[in-house]
Amino acid sequence: MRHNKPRYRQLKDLIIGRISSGELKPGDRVPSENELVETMSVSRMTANRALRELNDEGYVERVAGRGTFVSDFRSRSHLLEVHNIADEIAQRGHTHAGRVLKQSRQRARGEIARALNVQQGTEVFHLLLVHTENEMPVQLEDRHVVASFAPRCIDQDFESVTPSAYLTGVAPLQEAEQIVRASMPNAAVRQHLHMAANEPSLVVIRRTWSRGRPVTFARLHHPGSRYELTGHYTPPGTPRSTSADVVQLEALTQ
Amino acid sequence: MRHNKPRYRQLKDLIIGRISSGELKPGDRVPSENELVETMSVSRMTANRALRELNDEGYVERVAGRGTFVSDFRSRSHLLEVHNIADEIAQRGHTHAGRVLKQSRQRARGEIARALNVQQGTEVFHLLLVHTENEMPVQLEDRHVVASFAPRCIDQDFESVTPSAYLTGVAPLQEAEQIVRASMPNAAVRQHLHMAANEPSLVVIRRTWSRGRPVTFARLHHPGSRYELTGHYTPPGTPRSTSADVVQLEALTQ
DNA sequence: TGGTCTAGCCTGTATATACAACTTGCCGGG
DNA sequence: CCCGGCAAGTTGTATATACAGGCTAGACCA
Repeated sequence: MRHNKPRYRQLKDLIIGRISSGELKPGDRVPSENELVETMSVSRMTANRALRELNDEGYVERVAGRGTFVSDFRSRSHLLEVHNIADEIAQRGHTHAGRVLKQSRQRARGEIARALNVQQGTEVFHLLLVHTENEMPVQLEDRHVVASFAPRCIDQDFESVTPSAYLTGVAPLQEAEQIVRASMPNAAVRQHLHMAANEPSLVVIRRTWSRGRPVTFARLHHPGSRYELTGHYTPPGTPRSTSADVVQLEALTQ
Repeated sequence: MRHNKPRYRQLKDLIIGRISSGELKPGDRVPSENELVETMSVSRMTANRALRELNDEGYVERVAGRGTFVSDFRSRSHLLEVHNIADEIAQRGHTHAGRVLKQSRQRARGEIARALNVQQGTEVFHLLLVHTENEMPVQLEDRHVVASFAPRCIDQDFESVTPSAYLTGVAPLQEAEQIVRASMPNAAVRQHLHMAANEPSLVVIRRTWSRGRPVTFARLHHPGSRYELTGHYTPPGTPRSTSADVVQLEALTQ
């Protein structure tokens, strides 16, 4: 008799399911180890393993003495390496602003329908906005969102809450795909981003999934001279180098 | 008496230490749970937790019935999101070739010394090579390596083994930093990569650390029209979408 | 009323024990 | 000589138990 899945795995899947379905929202309390012992008929060590691994994977946060709580999407998104530009700018101590150029309801056609894996003609929202850092444009966000995931998208004020932040609130991210390219911008992009004549743009194309289906498809254009992607990786449990070593390089001019 | 660290943590650090120091090499057998029980005076569950977490973190691989073995650097580097261009090309079923343009011994100056965090005048190797995919150049690799980490670097044949693969063999990666930019290439870069007049390049600047010290500093130039970075993330334990969904986007023309 | 302190819950860790399933090598029977 | 099968070692999982330490609400005392 094969056990399809070990019990700690079943517990994890159960809780991930409740989070994905929206039954458990960020900040909500997850059943404690002892509650799982009683309701699920497992030993405490098994419940502990399930919750501990969910913690390691970023789904929940645990506080000794208080309990286990569903993670804020904010803190989970770093796992997805999907950064919210507003946070990124704020972290540098600069001021972010977003200006909405377009916010309309459309029917998906051609490449948009294919990218979002929906039927031609399915309702989607189209957003176009410019993000500025200290008044200087740094990103042109051209985004399509499947309407059924975010019915209120058309009323939303995206100048105060970025689309990225809004979306992580309404649809828990489960999967992300990202493509990075260097290309010459067309005239419209160049103008929106105040780019010089011969300046290339760094384009990030991103799709995210929730509940197994694509939610949004975004093209993020950045001026090559004012924006770069940075990543730093340390394996868990390794003493990391001093931050001075890291910062140093950022001043290099290439 | 405060326990500085829990025992499973001490075990993990002990084994990570043996791997970092080179005492345990890829493929070597790590002490089994029962051996750790006897030599380290811990219970089997504690040894199990240590080895299981090392497995989750990619340090070792475990096979029921056989034992626990140090991971190949190859399989660990995906954790670092550091890709070897030769593998990347091979995975697409194309043929890779590398041509060495320069392979010399130098003394580190200015920005190179700063990036590698060494004294001015420290001995480094300078490598310059072009990587081609099906005879078409796709990457110009401009790399500096701290000589003390790779004394034989000057004799190495980098047309058969890429510098990246060679380095992961001699110095276990512990940390990586990456910056991605779009910029206009200078004449030399443009010529080496057979780029069109107005074509931007995608530049990846990468530093890696081993044993707490920077090992190498590389600038990787790619033609914007023939190269892009892709990333796909699925949280552990989530059923991932069909690969068809993923591949689809790669054909988009933007 | 206000401050203190404890009981009760929570997570974090550690141990001893048990059984299942997998792998390998060895031994013995054909 | 070959092959089957068993024994020993390994990982994977599950349980019961124990103690330490963090947190909070409510009881209790001044």
